[in-house]
Amino acid sequence: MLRLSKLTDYATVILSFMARDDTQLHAAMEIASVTGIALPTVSKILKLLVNAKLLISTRGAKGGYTLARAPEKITVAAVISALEGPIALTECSISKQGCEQAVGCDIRGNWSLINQAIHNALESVTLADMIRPVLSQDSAWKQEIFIPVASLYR
Amino acid sequence: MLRLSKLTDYATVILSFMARDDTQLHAAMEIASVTGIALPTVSKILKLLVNAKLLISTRGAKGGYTLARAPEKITVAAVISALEGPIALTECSISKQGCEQAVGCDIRGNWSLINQAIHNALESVTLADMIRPVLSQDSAWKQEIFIPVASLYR
DNA sequence: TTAAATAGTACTATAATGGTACACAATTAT
DNA sequence: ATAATTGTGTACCATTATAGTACTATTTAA
Repeated sequence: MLRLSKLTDYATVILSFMARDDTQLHAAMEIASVTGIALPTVSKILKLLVNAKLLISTRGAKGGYTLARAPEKITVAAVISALEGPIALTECSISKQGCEQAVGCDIRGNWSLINQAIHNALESVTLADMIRPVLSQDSAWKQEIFIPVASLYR
Repeated sequence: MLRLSKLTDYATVILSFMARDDTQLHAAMEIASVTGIALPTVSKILKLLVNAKLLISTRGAKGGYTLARAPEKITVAAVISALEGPIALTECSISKQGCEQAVGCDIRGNWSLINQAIHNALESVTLADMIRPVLSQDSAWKQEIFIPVASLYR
């Protein structure tokens, strides 16, 4: 199913809430009650996002979290990486180890191209895009994004 | 990590072996010994691929498996779907259920666009592409494939 | 009729995931 | 100062998914 973990899903929900609401600081508890996600889980996610430099935390009373940069500067790829580590479909694409199949390893190069393509797709979507209303068919400035899956030369 | 299951990985190895070798019929045991994947596991995968109509099986002595169509006609997307079900990053993109977050559900439409983009990327790569040697920089007929992530209008 | 092969079902061990709890650190307000 | 509030870090547990195995039934060629 090419699954994304629930935590990652939650993360996008949390981040888009924060992107939508200007109030600079959001406490974990506030986020939990707004999104309906359990507080401990929210905290866990927020911590990961801070580590990944996507959020900035302020401790103490009146503390909370803010976006580290403008929503336009936060990509979906970055969010996924923050929660799940490097984006790659196959083990081989990360560690050069373990690629010990008798045949088949000639495929790896091509997998990495596919990975790249997907990464680009994810890189090209930002938080700002996510919080836009869905697809107005007004295509004045509809502009394709080029993903070179094409390096797989067909 | 946007993980693909090992079985799916194995499946691509198996399929590309079959695509590379013309011998029409391949017994499960042959495939197992060539690829180094345990026989029961190979069988399991082959069965799934047959169900998905990617392979044709012949039973009885001298039986075995063949590709159901030319390698050019078998997409990576189809392989993934066969092993893991529909390609979708979030639960919501499949079942319309369970999308009960207080906020955040306005994102779903945009997720489905991303899903679509990735699906297209996967759809555009075939078995024939996978078994090609990796990336000759000869770009004579290098030809980009357009993926409308752009519907996310930036 | 027998041997060789796939088909199907059920089962088990391991690992990943999601979620929780609790002690600690920092900051603000009183 | 002290208490209240809020984030940090670590450790833990339950559930689920995954990978792999075993066994039996079915089909077909020789």
